[in-house]
Amino acid sequence: MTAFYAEHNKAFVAVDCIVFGFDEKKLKVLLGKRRMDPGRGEWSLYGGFVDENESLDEAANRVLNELTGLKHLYMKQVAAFGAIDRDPGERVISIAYCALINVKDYNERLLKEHEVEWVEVDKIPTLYSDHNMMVKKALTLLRKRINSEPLIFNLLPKLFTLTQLQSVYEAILGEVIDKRNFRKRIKANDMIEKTELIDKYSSKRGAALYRFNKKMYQEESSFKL
Amino acid sequence: MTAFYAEHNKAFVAVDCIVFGFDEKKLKVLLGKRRMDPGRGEWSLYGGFVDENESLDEAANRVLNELTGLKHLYMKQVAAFGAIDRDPGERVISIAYCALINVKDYNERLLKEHEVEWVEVDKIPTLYSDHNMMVKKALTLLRKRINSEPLIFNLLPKLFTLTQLQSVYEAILGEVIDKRNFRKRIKANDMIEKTELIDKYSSKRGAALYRFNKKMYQEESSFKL
DNA sequence: CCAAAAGTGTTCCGTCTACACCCATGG
DNA sequence: CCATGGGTGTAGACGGAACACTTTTGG
Repeated sequence: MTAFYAEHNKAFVAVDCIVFGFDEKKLKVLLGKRRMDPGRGEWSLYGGFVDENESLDEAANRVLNELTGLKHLYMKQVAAFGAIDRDPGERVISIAYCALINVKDYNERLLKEHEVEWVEVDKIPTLYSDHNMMVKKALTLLRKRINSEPLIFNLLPKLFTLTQLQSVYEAILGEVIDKRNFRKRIKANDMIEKTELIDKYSSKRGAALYRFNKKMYQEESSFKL
Repeated sequence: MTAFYAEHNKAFVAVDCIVFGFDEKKLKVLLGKRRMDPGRGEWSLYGGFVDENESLDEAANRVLNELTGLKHLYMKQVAAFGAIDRDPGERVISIAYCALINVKDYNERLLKEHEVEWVEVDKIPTLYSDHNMMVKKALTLLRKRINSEPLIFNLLPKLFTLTQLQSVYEAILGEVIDKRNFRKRIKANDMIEKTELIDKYSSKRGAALYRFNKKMYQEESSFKL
């Protein structure tokens, strides 16, 4: 079915990470300037090569951990990119991975060390190679999945107010939605539980804190926002 | 951001094709027995290595053309597979591609030459390596997209009856649906046009033939079944 | 006392679903 | 003349969208 190995060429295989975070009511992506050739100085996603003793997913996890200091992040493969000249130096196939993190969890020292910063999704500059396409595709996927997968909670602390949840939702979709309708939908979802705790930072009156019941999701395994 | 090339390993990069067709009221996949080691004799998808002078998409198109003799097929990337030992011989990263073809268009001689055959999607045997995962993922994608992308027409001739269209739809989703409701939805879709032609093969009375207006889709670029 | 965010229901409209019978024709 | 697949409408249920005012309290 497939021809023999020896007749064929090998290529470098890399992963590139689109790391989304939510802060100041905006959806943001981690971007940095390349510190190596080719493309030194250009804005770029953070990535790395896939090692011989790790799978693609493991490589993406390792690279994300290097970058953020965090483990067990929400992470999904976006797509493989393999245009012939996507890397000007060598033939490199890159697998794009999308990750969602709670900005408050990040290790600020590591971000400085890696010279990356949070950039609002609608202020993304021209990026190295095909990285703009990667971000675009990741964002499209995110928008498609937000209503049927509980991914939104990865962008928030464990306890959150409904106003925060709605802000994230609006930031991802890029449109404002009705508060009463949104809350009606939340109430219809068993997995989003009201706690007895009150958040006093965001308002004078105080807002109820909610949490996502992950165990209930693992049992039901269907989610609807 | 990324380390230097020389410190890293290269891998073989391949494409594997999940080719769907529709025949005898069933959704089918092209499968064959591997004619090479490792895995000789095991059921497998058809695939090939990515050459140094072609992109991933080009490689998938070339491999599909080798297999079917057809060009410009509907084709979408499914995902990249990169478990360490997914190929027992060498480190091989494989990008799975899903294609949809009209079974009547195929070149039967080529299929025999490649020793592949059409297998019903719910009778798929255990396949080589991670190929069962590839098929499963492709099928999941197909089901998700069928209502928002005009992909179903790729499984039918240019002219088709509504009963045929409904059969394909049911075969993909794996459930029977109501004829009147289905036809109501079709009528609500401008891009599916009734022609003056009558098909006399499928029934004594004869059934109106319809076609999909591709140009209208390219202008509107939103599709709803 | 007032600014700022939290919280709360109802009505309307369009969409989806369930459901059964007549039609045309070739053999 | 009858078996086979083609073709058609309506009523009820349901879900999504629009819409505005009251509450609480820190400063």
